[in-house]
Amino acid sequence: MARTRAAGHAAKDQDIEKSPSLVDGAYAALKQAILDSSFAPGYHASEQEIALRLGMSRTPVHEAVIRLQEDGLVRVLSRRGVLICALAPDDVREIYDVIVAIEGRAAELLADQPDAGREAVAAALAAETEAMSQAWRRGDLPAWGLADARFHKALVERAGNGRMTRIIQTINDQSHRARMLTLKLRRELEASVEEHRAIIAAILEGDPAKALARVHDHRLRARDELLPLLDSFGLKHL
Amino acid sequence: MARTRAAGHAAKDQDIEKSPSLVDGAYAALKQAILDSSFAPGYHASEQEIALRLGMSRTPVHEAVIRLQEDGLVRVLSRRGVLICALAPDDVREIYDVIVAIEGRAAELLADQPDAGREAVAAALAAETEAMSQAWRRGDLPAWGLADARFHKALVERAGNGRMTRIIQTINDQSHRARMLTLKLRRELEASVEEHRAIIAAILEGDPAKALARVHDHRLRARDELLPLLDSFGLKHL
DNA sequence: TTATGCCAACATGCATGCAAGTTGGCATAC
DNA sequence: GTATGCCAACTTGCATGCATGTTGGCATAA
Repeated sequence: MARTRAAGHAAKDQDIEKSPSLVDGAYAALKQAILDSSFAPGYHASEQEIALRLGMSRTPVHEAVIRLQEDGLVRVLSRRGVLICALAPDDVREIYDVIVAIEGRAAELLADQPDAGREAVAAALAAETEAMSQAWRRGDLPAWGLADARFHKALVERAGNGRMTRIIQTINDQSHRARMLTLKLRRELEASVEEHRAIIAAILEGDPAKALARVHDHRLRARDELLPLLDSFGLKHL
Repeated sequence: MARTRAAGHAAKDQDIEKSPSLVDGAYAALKQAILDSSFAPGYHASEQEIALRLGMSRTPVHEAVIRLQEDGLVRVLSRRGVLICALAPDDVREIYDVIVAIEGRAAELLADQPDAGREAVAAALAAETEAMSQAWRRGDLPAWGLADARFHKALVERAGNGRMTRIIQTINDQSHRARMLTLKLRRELEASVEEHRAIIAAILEGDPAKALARVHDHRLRARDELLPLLDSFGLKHL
């Protein structure tokens, strides 16, 4: 998903379609497997074995693994196989700071647009927030999680900064398992909806400082609820 | 330079030393060549040729190029060679937003420490700022640039977030050429020193919001001076 | 029982060969 | 002179072989 295109470059130049390569396939398959815990963290795999399982030779697997390492999802131990990365509480702290930084700046940028732009953004974000609210009333946790993800994705993407989008994407992949795990444990779904509305309001008002502050509040509260939860679970890593 | 270690993971786990591989060598050499413009942007190289020049086979070069692509420094055109990425004004805009986001959050974190930590950070930052001031008085532009780089590097590194450090490092690599070019054109060196002092003061006061604001001011002013400069040079890319 | 050391199995690093896609230029037709 | 089409040269994608580093277990000795 969206990982087909190359890295840099602010769009614009003609998108040369990349024919699907085995490397891309391996990258996607491995990432998927890691995200849905088919490869549990701490698992010690070998490129040979992965290659066999995916029906290709070691080369494309090796290259895919390099990319996954760059993404922080695995670690290549020279001549000792690849290790699926676990997430320590300290990683979660780091990840939240990155999110706060990037989403905060995105919110500032969004609140700094002309009226028409702000209204369009606010409408899009409000739609996702409404979906969250409804999912909450239905008690539909997965739907709530998806709508929440869409809200935050839109928040960053609408800022129109490809690098920020990419950073958030990478960070989201890293923290995917944590989100899945904690979705079931969270009590503050209602608070999230309210905070989202506050963010939207600040954007609509065209008040960058307030938008930034509301994003900070939202993410830091969520983090401060999440970390003790992980601790109480005795999870030193996940 | 600090690119030897793997990606993720908040330090802590024992550092298994990686024996230097040809891939690492190729990565470092290529990056260096790109940063100092031995490979000019837009240059169309072939892996074969690079391999020959570095005295190794295509394989390690290919893998190094993958990493450079992940860093946004080159683009691999399938079966048509590798393209050294240029920087468009829009890229510069994106880059500054990322810097503002990350450095801003770093400054907040620094200002949120207990007294001792803040004072240590402030002292370190003040030392670099003093070096800038002296370099300015001597008219020593390169020294000014190095001290400025050290200031901003310390600002982020002292926040103790490996992911933020890595993001800034990547972004710095991407914008290296722009910095080198514009160092000669800048007039506002004195203003930078003053703004650095304001950032330090806010951190020392323990006022996160103010520290964030001062970083914003500093970077956005610099950006707004830089962009017209690039435009007036008629540089559509560099 | 415990400690030591050797070794076979195994993992990746790297080189190289072959397959397939892309390009630029030359020959040809008009 | 201009347009068309074909082909040779070139480039990467991928498979595979060999070299080398790592490991866990078994045999051996204390």
